[in-house]
Amino acid sequence: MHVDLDAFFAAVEEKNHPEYVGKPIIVGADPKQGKGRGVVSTCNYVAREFGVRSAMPISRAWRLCPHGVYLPVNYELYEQVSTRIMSILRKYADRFEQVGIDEAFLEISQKASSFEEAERIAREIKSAIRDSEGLTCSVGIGPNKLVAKIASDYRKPDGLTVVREDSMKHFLHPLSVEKIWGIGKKTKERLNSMGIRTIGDLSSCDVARLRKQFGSLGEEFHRMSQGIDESDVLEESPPKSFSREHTFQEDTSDKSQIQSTINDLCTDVASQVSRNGFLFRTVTIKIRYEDFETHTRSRTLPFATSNPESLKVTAARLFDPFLPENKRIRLLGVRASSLTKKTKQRILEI
DNA sequence: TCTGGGGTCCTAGGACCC
DNA sequence: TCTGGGGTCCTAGGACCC
Repeated sequence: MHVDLDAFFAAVEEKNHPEYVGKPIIVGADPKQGKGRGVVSTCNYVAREFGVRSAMPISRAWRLCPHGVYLPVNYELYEQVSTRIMSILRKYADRFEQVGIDEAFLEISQKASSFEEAERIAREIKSAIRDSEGLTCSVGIGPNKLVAKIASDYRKPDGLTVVREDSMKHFLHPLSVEKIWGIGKKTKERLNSMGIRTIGDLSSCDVARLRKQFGSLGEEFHRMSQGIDESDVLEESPPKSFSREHTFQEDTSDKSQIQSTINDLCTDVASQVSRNGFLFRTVTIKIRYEDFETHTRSRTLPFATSNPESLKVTAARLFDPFLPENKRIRLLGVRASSLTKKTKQRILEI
């Protein structure tokens, strides 16, 4: 089973502000009368009627819907609501896998002996979330994660879609290839140019042709187009990296602003690493110029540390050759990876 | 249209080791 | 003189997800 909370950020805001009900709500960057930088994080269904979508530039949303209610992202609040909902969902699952803040997979093969039983559980989950938080979700039930996820997306909001093994092909074949997890804008375009538009087209395509174009990923696409997915519902796995990045309100070449931003990013990342009890070895910096040209540079240290000074020194060295350009800078980022769990005692190697 | 922020995974090439 | 084969680690970029 896949459970997806409907327009989650916007729905939480709507719940907390009854005066917004019925109005278009757009959660994301500050629109600044159409001059704002950044994107729409989530919008409610009223806003969608105006053509507003997630990930759309906020300036475009402003043009489409100037009278909408624009709100900043209140991540702490959504996190609290999410935590409560996830603990409800967990109770219904043999195994549970949270995906992001607003989605989860539930392995329910033991708790439900049939698809009818699964559907009953889904209805119970939907009313539990409605009763406790006043929010709706869309649920998909299928023979595997792939099909369940596509099914939850099939009817929204407040949907419930059950796809049994015998109707899987019927369900999948007419859908756009983009519905398959891992096929985004670029891959969709490449597939379209090969004459492949629907999942049905993909399934009838020769595997060798897909292999030639996409390598082993092509074989995986072909398997998924048949509804084949062996992946397990996995409980939480440890993080692989911590990062922070910042896009300036206005592109800048001001040295002191750049320096203090790098410093702040490093301080934040180092404290995140420590707070979570990790040490890092690899430092990656990211820089994006005004023309959107983007570079990353990384360096792996011979030792693991959580010292913010080590991060700052390494990051400064990596940034150095990118700073004196005559181009202005749009974004700076810092990432720490190659993480190891900090142990109580570390052995000093001589 | 003018493009956030926090992540994961994959690929390809190169260095290096046995 | 013209160069194997297997493996690991590192780096840069890109696609994708929420």
